[in-house]
Amino acid sequence: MSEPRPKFRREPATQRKEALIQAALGLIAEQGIGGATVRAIAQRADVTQGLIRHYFSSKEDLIAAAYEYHMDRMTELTAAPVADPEVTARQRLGTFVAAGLTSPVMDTRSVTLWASFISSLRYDNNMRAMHQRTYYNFRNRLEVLIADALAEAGRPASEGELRRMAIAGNAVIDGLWMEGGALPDAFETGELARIGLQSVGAITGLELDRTAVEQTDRNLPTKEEGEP
Amino acid sequence: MSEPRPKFRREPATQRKEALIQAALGLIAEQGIGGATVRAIAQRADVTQGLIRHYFSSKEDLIAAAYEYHMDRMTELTAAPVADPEVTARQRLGTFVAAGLTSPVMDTRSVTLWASFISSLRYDNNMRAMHQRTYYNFRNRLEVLIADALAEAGRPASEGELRRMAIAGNAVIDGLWMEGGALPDAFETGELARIGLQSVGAITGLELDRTAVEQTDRNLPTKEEGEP
DNA sequence: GCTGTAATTATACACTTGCATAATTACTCG
DNA sequence: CGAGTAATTATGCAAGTGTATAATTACAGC
Repeated sequence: MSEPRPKFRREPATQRKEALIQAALGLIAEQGIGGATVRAIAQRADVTQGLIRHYFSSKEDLIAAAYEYHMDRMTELTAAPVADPEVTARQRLGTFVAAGLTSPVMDTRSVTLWASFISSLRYDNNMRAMHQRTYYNFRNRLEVLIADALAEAGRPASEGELRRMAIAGNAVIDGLWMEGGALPDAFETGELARIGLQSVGAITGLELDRTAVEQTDRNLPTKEEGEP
Repeated sequence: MSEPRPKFRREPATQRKEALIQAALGLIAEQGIGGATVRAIAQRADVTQGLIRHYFSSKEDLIAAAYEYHMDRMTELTAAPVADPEVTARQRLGTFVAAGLTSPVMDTRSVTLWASFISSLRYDNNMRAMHQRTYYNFRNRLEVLIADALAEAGRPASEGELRRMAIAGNAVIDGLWMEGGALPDAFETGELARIGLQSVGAITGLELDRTAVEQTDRNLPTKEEGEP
């Protein structure tokens, strides 16, 4: 009668793993960590639940992999626009700051995801180790950019000063990123990126305002709203 | 024979509610949102699970109440040391910043709790409304302090500038607070408070360094560790 | 084409979840 | 002291949880 259509397809391991990770991330973002049940993840990845255990030793394992995936992708997205070596060190720093405070890095989904993972730091050593890694990865990149920009301006900074500036700059970016993701309607388009540039500028003593906003200011939803 | 010892005690409603909230907060902090089951909460509050439904219309309701409780208590703890009107506006600002970056406001438990709640912003309107309220509550307090300090220094700022400074200052505090709570061993005692003062100082153009650290520098665990 | 093997599905299980409902019990007020 | 009432406990339930195990089935290599 009808040709015997295969009931399922065998996919390469990396592809299946990624599909499962994406499904988990989507569910966590939309419904919180509690929404990411094995059955829901499997359904969203178009697969039966048994397969999860075939690729990950446990559900916890899958969640950890998803966290790593998400965080690495975010630092990568922030750092990518900085690749161009033709450009001033000051401009590279500005681009980095602005990229971290603009879509797609700064959005509700990313912030929600990140918060879900942070909340497990207290009781999950694996997650804590991963957080530490991704945190230093981001901060060290920022520190290098600051060091270069300061050297370029003829005012090289000491190790301690660099550390302090990197910690503070990272905090501003993180804080603004969170606020923008948590309350997307509370700020005008590009406002947080501008504030980020001014603030990191003030902290480092560099003029960053007019370096990079224009390049990354597009593709944010156009919303403005006064606060109560 | 033995005197008939009562099998339970009737407690005032507010007390029982608070006990349940505390139990929920403890569980969320220690085991994440998933650890806060009705049974676990009840057990921790020395009560049977039915009582939860007697005081809260649902578990979700209790969790929301716990969030409100926690956030209000944290802003209160940050704002309390500022009450003294004898003191310079600049000093009050410094005290505020330092208090938010010192124990007990800045600690792993608080950060973990906060993250658990933030992660539900995407799908829970109630939580989102509450987050908005607590966010503006904190930021507006900061804005007033900045405005006063600037006026005192003879450099009053425009509405727009104040808004920007408050957003940025709030971001620094939040960002440092988070980092300190997430990786408590990565910073020296008082380091983050110092960085916070310098940063908010740089953002507002005020000298805050030597204003308030000494007063709030105590009671942090003494740990230092270099980063990888 | 056949076959071995690993990917995938199917099924089952023991346990936990939030909530509803009924049965107790402590305390208040007369 | 005796009853009424609301706080509290006790019990039950249907649905959902993660995981283990067995049964299928697609596909690569001969």
